[in-house]
Amino acid sequence: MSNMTIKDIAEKAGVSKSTVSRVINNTGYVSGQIRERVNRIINEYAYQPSAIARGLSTKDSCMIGVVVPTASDGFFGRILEGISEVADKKGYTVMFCTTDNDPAKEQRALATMRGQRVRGLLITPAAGYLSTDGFSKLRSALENLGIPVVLIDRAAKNLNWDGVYFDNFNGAYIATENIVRSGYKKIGTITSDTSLQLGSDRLAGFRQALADAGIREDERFILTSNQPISTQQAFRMTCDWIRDGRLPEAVLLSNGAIVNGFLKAILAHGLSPDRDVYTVGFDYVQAVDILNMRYSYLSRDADNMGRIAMQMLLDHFDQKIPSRREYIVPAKLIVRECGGQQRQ
Amino acid sequence: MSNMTIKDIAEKAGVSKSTVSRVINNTGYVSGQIRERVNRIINEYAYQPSAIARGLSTKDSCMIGVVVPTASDGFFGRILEGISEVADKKGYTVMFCTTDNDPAKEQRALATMRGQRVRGLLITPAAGYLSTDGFSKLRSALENLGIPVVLIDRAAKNLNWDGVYFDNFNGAYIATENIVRSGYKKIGTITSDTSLQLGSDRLAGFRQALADAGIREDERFILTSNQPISTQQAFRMTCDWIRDGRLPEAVLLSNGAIVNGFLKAILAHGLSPDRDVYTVGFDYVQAVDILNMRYSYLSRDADNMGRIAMQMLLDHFDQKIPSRREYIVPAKLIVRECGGQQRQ
DNA sequence: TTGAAAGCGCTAACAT
DNA sequence: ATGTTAGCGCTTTCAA
Repeated sequence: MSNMTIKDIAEKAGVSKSTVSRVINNTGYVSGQIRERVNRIINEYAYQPSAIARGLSTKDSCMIGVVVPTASDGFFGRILEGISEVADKKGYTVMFCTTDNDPAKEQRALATMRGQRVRGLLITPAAGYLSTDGFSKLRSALENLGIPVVLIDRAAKNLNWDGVYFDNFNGAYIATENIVRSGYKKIGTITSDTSLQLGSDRLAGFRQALADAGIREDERFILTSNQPISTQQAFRMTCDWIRDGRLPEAVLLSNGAIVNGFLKAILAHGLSPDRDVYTVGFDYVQAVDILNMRYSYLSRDADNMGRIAMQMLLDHFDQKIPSRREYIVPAKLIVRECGGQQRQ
Repeated sequence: MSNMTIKDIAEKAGVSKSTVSRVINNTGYVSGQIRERVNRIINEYAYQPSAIARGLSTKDSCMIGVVVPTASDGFFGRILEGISEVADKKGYTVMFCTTDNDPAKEQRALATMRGQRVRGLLITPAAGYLSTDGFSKLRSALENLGIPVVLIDRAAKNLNWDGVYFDNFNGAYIATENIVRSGYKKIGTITSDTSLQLGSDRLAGFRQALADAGIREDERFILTSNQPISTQQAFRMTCDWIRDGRLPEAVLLSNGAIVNGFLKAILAHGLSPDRDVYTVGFDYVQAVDILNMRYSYLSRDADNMGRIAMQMLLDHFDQKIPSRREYIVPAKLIVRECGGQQRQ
């Protein structure tokens, strides 16, 4: 038989459904003898209780929802990995949806999650919410869920839910500080997504560090966009810097794609990524290992962010105290000297 | 009220549950007037039917299961992305589990999927199944599911399910052929995971192409492992080649990690990735763009593999004919000349 | 220690 | 065109 029910098992074992239910869930009293008999039947027929029926009955789906912009991006993939790891361990199964950074798809994803009666939600909001009113739709959709929500990576103003974020401001700050202390004066940056909290924080951290060091900003060294900046665009921007003869002595680059474009331009002009410029960026990129070059970076341990987020959700399930916590993953600068050891 | 039920809506609208059900599902007859009234109530209370209850009743969960080794790997992330895309579009929601290439975790994942009564399963088997008997456990677990299954990327002998695979043999073959035609004689390879079908196919394709070209194999140029080869290991292997003065004129590298290690070694020895060796590999790696180097590669369009796999599942749902199809994604070699255009 | 019965929120005959 | 009823496969009182 393809899918046995609890009733089938009960009959084969000559007991009632309740009894079978008890042995399955290890609840209530049931004699050792019967327990054994039932278990034998269960194994014999490889019976697997329907989580759906159980969910309907207990009003607990034991599912959690994960809504992220994309899975193909390494960062979110690793977050998903971390979430999945602790969810599995705790007996929750994860429902997965992708938004493509599209608010409309996000709304649909949330409706799906609501329909599935997930017990909690982990979400990285679709981009572009800093000012628009699409943002208030997210807020009310989240509120309508009526379940614990943990935001991941992208904070949105006035969104009063738990969250785990990277400390972007301080990350940019200590990175810039490191540059300053290394003795550089002509310091530049290419920072993208300034329309996201994440982006504006990075830019702000950079500026604050310069200010605190008493270094006057040179606007020609500060390239920003409120949109994502592609590798290709970063390449061009850097080429312009070089062509105009004003490549900064050191740069802070706000993500891996930008680092790649920057390095491409450096190499294309026959410059040395070790001697001609000091590169500091957000996120590790494979190329620096291959080039065996000097590179300092802020590593956003994504797996761990996922694990922490899931853990926060679990905490919510346990103590039903409605809390409002933010976990800010502390920024740590990893300094990779020229010829430094390989990141495994 | 947090979660309304169909009964609540029915009462507010002054109709029966059946009627509400009819308007929700757009089935059967219902007068325009009543339909409108019900819809008003539904919207007013933002009622979202329970997919769980519906699933129980219709015996269709509208869920599909995805079981992959990891999400943090870019390849599987993109596969997941592709799956997710068409699943969303067709109204299926995806349950996600990770196996970490561990057969035990895989078994647990399958049990979970069975419990959730997913309608179909997309799976990349945990590694190491070519010979072991853990393999037969997979087979029976899959059979016990009693639902359509589509294998992704990793074929396993005697596993009689639909599948979408990359044409690894021909990929390696045409890649090697390309090398031969380019006039190289001393041709080497670093091939990992030969214990997987995927790995042994790549090695076989390489050998066949050499044989067909009448080039005798030089075993010193052929480095293989039945395990994954890390970037670090590939680096060492290449260093050994160089140190011993027998770096091949051209190489076929079986994945991105190996390419990275190889390039690192080339650069570390002051060699030119353009002039001193012709590199051909499986998968694109970012570094070749940065280095703006000559590189030919077999691109395994992962998003598309995911989409195709999901589509095969859907086909199964429609025509309940138990078929057995294999979709072999044709291999295509992308030749990237030195200074070639950037892959966007 | 076990069983009977009601109910979870929906759908789907079957009546009307 | 709409309502009634009987499940779907479980859990959980409540009795026995």
